[in-house]
Amino acid sequence: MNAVRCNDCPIRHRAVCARCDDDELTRLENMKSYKRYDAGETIMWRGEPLEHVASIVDGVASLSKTLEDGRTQMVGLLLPSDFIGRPGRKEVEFDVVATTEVTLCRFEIKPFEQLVMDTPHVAQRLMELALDELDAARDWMLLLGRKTAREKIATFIDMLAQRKIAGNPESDGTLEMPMTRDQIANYLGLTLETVSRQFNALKKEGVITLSGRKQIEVIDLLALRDATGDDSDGGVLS
Amino acid sequence: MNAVRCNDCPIRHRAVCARCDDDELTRLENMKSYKRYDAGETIMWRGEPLEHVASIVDGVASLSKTLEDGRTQMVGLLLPSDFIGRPGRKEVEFDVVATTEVTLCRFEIKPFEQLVMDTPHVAQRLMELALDELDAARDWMLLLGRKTAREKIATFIDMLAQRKIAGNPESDGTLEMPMTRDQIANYLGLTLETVSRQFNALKKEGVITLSGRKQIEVIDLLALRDATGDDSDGGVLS
DNA sequence: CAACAACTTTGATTCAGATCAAAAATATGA
DNA sequence: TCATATTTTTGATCTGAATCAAAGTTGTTG
Repeated sequence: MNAVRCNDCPIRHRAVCARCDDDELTRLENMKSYKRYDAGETIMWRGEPLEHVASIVDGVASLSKTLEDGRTQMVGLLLPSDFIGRPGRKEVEFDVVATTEVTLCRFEIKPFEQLVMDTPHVAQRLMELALDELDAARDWMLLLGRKTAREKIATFIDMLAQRKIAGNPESDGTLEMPMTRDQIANYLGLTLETVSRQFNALKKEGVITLSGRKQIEVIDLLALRDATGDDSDGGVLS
Repeated sequence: MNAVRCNDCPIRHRAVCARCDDDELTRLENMKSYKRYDAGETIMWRGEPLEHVASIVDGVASLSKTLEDGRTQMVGLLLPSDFIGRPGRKEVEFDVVATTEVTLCRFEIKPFEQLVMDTPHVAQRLMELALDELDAARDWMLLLGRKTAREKIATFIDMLAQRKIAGNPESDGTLEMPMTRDQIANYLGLTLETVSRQFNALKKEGVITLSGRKQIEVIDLLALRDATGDDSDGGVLS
C-alpha cells in the first residue's frame, strides 16, 4: 500500500509529504530531480526567477543579504529536510548559498504549485514551515539586536546541540560545526576574530572543548544554556 | 449584491477578505467584535492561549521579545490593516503591546479557523501575509546585524515614508512617528540616547526637520536613501 | 497657568567589539 | 613529506555606541 512512499529519496520528502497518499507521492516522484552543489556555490541569486522549489537532502545551505558596501548578514540556515521556495512568490530576495557541499531534491515549480492547489494539507504544511521560519527569524532578531558576543556564540552552539538531539536523542555532546569562523560571524552579526575569541573563552572556562577546526564538544550544558541570556522559563525543566 | 461588504468595519477586513463573497463576509461579520486598548497596554502575553485573531483598525501595535535581564527587542510592527494571529498556532511566543491607542477588529479563533478550512483563497491570503512578514523580518535581521546607528535611523524613517506613500500617494514629506525614542530604540537595537543623537545629526545636515516630539519632515529623500546603506538596485529608479 | 510627570537632548566617560597586523595551526596536494 | 594555501588564533589599538549623569523640553492635569 505504501509502495511508492518516496522510496528512493533519502529524506522521503519529509518537508512536504507527511500526510500524502500514494497518488500524491507519485506526483511528487514524477516532478523531482536531484542536483549537487559544491561548497561556496550559489544555488539561487537574489531576484532570479524561481524555477524550482527544493528540499535539502544533504549538506547545509544559507540565505544571505548584502549591503551596498559588501557587509553581509545570513538570514536563514537550511539543514537536511528543510525547504527552499515559497508558493506564490516569483523570486527570492536573498542569495541562497551552499555552505557545505549540498544535495537538493528539486521539484519543478509549475506542477508543484498545481499539487499545492489540489491538496490542502500540503498547503497547510507549507504554512507551518513558513510560520516556523518566522518564529526562528524573530528569535534571531532578538539575538542580533540585543545579545552580547558571548551570548550569541553560546546560543549558536546550543542551537546546534538541540538540532542534533532532535535528530538523534541518543547522541553525545559532540558536534560538527557546518561553517567556518567567517560564516559563523556572518550568521551572528560579528567579525570572525570575535567568534574565535569567544569560542576560546568558553573553552578556557571548561564549558566546551574544541578539536580540529570544526569539532566541538559540549562539556557543561547548563553553563552553556546560562550563557545564552535567554529567559529560562519555557524550557523543559524548572 | 455587495450589501454586506464589511459595511460597518472601518478597514473592511482588508487583511482577509479581498476576494470574499457575500456569504463569507457574512460569516466574518458574525464572528467579529471590536476592542480598544490604551497605549502601553499588553494585548497578548507570550505563551497565553490564542482566543482571537484580529486585524488592526486603528493605531500601532508591536511584537516584542525579552531576555532574562529585561533587555527587549521589538520583532514586528503592526499598522492599520495588519493581521495578528496565525492559523494552526495555539499561542504566540512574543508579547503583543499597544504602542499607541489601538482598536482591533477581532474574530473568534474557532469559527475563523473553520472559515480558513472552507475557503482556500483565505488560506492563501494568510500565507501571503506570513511570507510578507518573513521578508520584512529578514530585512530587519540585516539591519540589526550589520547596519550602523545612522543607517538604522535612516532606514526607519524611509520605511515610515514608504508606508505613508503606499497608503496615500499624494502625501507630502511630513510624517507622524508612532513611537517614542525609547520604543524606536527597542525596534532598532539601539539605546534611546543614540536614537536622539542620530535624529538630530540628520536634522543638522538638513536631511530632515523635527518639530514637536513626533513630527518629522523629510527634506532630502535622496540623501536619506543614501544613508540607509541599502543596495540601490531593486529601487524604482536607476 | 502652575506644577508635575514624562520624554528628549546634550555632555562626559567607558567599554565591547571592530579593525589592523602577524603568527600559528590545519588542510591540501604535488 | 614537504610546500603551499587556507583558516584560525592571538595581540595591539581604535572607535561607535553604551552608560552614566544632568539639564532642557513638551505635554498634562488639577
